[in-house]
Amino acid sequence: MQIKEVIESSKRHWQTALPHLSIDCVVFGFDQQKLNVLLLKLKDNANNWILPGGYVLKEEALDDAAKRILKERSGADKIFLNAFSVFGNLNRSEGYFKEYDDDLWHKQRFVTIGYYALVDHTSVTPVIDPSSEDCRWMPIDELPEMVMDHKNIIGNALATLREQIKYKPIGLNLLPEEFTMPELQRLYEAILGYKLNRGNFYRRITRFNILKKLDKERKGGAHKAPILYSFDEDNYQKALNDFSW
Amino acid sequence: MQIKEVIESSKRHWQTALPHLSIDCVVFGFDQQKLNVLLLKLKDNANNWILPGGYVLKEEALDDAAKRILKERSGADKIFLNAFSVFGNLNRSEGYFKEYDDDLWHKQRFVTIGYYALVDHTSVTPVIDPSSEDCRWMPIDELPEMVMDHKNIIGNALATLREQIKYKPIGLNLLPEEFTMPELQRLYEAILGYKLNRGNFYRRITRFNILKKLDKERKGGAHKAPILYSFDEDNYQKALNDFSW
DNA sequence: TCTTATTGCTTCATTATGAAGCAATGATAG
DNA sequence: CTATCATTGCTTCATAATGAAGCAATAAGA
Repeated sequence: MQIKEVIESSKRHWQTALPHLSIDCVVFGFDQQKLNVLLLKLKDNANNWILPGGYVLKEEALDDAAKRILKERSGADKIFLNAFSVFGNLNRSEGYFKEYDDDLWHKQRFVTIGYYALVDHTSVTPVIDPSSEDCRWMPIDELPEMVMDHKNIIGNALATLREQIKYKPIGLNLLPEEFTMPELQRLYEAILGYKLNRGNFYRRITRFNILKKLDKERKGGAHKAPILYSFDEDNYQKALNDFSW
Repeated sequence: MQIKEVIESSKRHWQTALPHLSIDCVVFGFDQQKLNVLLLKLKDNANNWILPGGYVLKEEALDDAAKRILKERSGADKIFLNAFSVFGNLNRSEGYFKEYDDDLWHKQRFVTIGYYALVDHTSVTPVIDPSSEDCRWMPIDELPEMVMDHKNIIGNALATLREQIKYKPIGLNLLPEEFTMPELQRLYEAILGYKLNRGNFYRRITRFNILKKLDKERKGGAHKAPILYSFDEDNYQKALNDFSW
């Protein structure tokens, strides 16, 4: 079974994009509970999910390509994007298009640039494009079956994020404008995959000096109202660039 | 002036390699004093130096390509290699081949994968291949004029190395089998670009537990003979993989 | 044999971290 | 309208890591 849309897009790609090079985006979002990634399911691809991805136009910078791809999928515009690795093994896509002719674009040997993106989960609306059947957030600890090495790419992105979080602040792009200390802690725990001591987290984050305490609280919860914070973006950037030994 | 060799190699590359994709290697070596990179000068390229680089064969994994390229240049075989970034801006090579026809391989738009390599300076003999005029070690703080964005690539590689060194051991690939504590410290200082306190360095490295103290000293120096060490490779690997918050 | 620079390793003060706890608070149940 | 409860803000205490400095040992050269 050869799907007409796939063949059509193949023709388009050969004319407009750099061959053998693709981009896959691991989009992280946080929903107060868990760390999620944005996944989609192609119409022709049984039960397997894929990362949002695409190709690099012949006259397009890599970062621009990644931004474009993400905007198409998520509608989101101002997104924190970072190329974290390259996946260049052979036969990455072997088997997935075996019913098609050899000159099918998607059947070529591809080197994929892995980007990860950090987005505020609440400001993204997953977009289901014509060739997709579904597009949604999936928690990183319950990933579905995925195509090719996409699960590995996610694992790699997560590992990168976990390294970052050790010595750099995180959250600016993952949390809404205003948030509470427990929310920030839950984000850290979701990324790291384990619980942190509350008092020590409070002390450490406070000393980082990246938070502005707002003069209001989040009322309506079941218990004591937590104080709202926002990031001090100047100090946040400074902390991103600092390092010490 | 169009150089025949360049045109010949262009034809070869179109047949054998993935178009639009190249690899550049930042090879770091340490010579007891300074951190160096391996650079070469092409015959046709005036006074500009370049990073050793090459192309990815159509049926070749990325890491294999990088290994092959490095082996050709340095003769070295067992080398620590790591892809650290991708450089995909437009017009990276603009101007360098402007006298050639547009179908010249080297004139295409290239996305470059940046690898950095750590080698024992003493075990590498720079190889001057037919298209090169020179190939040598250059100290990172006195780099010559370089082609395209190659200086930026080196800066990027160095930044990556400096991040690594903060929380992971380094030296296994940069130092000879046996070395002294002051030598290791000088390596750290060369990478970081500033001096470290001697006693604290000693204490920290010792606590890392990655060194085996050998039962001999380096005699012949001008002063007290320093003890020789080698790396405990098991613990070294463990330290590479560990992390904590 | 005395001087010198260097090395191995320790000491002391300061700071960061892990573990635990106390008082305040806001919603809810009685 | 008060008692209960989980949660929060923030602190305390013990322990570990770090920065700065110093002391004794030592190999080479004067």
